[in-house]
Amino acid sequence: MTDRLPHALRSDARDNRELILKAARAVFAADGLNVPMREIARRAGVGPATLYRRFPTKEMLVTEAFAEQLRACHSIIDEGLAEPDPWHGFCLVIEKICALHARSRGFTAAFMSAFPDALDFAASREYALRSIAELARRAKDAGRLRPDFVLDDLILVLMANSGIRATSPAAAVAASRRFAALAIGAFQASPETSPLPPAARLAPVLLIR
Amino acid sequence: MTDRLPHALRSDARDNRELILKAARAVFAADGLNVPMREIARRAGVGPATLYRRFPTKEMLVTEAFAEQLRACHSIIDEGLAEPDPWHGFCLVIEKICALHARSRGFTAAFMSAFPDALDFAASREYALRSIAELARRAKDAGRLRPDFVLDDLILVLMANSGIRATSPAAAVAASRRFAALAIGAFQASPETSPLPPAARLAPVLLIR
DNA sequence: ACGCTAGCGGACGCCGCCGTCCGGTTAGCT
DNA sequence: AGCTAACCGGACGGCGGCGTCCGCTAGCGT
Repeated sequence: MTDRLPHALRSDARDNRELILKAARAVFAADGLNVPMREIARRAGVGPATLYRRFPTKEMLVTEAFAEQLRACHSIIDEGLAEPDPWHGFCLVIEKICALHARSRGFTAAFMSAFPDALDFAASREYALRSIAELARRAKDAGRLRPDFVLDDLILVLMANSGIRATSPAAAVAASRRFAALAIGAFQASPETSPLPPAARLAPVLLIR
Repeated sequence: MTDRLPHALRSDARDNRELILKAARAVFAADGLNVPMREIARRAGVGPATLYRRFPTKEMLVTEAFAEQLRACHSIIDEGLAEPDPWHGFCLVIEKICALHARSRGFTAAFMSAFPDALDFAASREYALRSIAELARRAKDAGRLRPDFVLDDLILVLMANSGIRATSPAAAVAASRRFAALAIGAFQASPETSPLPPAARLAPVLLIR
């Protein structure tokens, strides 16, 4: 990943860095991205200066914190692509990605955000979307995915999924699972589907305050 | 409505009150509820003190500002109930309510009782949900709505709809329209629907099932 | 063991929002 | 016209988040 080494960190610095990332992951998952930097420092048991020293901007922190989830995202998509039945693969991707996003609130925001320069995220999102487009094409060819599906519909579903809130994380995950099932039902090709209204372009939007 | 009159306002006070409500409606619709009170005062061309004098708490302002939309909401539901074909009425309600919510970002938050105790809103939401439950029951009996639909699914769709963000309001409305159409497709009874995962309880104040 | 320097965190100044007070203004009544 | 009370908005103190500086601590190389 970011293995540029101007010269390696000292041991305590590396420990603190991990503490910060751990705290950030927890709090971003629970409360989204709009948490004060100081709150993360507090939970990490670290002074504000240390946090700012390691991650001068919140964007960098977010990028690092969600690197793992981003990899999980790619795994899910690769799994879907590897599936012999493309429709099955497509469904799997939707289900798993919805679950992933439901589990951590901030991830969707990070994934959807047009960070001015989150090089990793932008590229990753691009790759993910491109892969899913390929999967969708195959599922359409197999006659299982409705022909008027467009990639923006997936973005739509992910955004919508991020709108789901519940009292407990468990309830949110459950709700998200049902939502994914409904979405899959809506995307399934069927003789009785009526035509859809035109799709709207959903350019990346800044969700981070 | 709130026609208690301790003793009527002076003309200039009444004018300012209207200016404030107008500004609040505009800014709440555009930016959601998380705008500084001062920003509303600024846009209304009024001092902060005047704003606080008329609406001591933001909740009061929100309630007043969205009273009209709340009435629109009821009209939509009554229209849906009046429709002879219950499935058609059900679709109409989903489409129109999604559009209404897409047009003003803050309304969904207010409707979902993001605020602790908005007495009017709670009662209104209760009525709305009860009515829609009745409509759903009829649509199920007509064999058009899938039998495993529950009221929480509607909440789910409304929450999801509120997650949709776009660069322009127009794009958001368009996206919301397409989303509503997809949701309707997902709710439609069909021989080939597969069973859904269990529903999750979403709203804390849902007294009816 | 010792020095050197990377690293630490408390403290600081800045800014924007909050809710309130008070001296000046103006609508409305006679 | 003139009085009075309702009303106005600028100004104020408080609070919390922001990003940075600096004197002290402790890891690491010899």
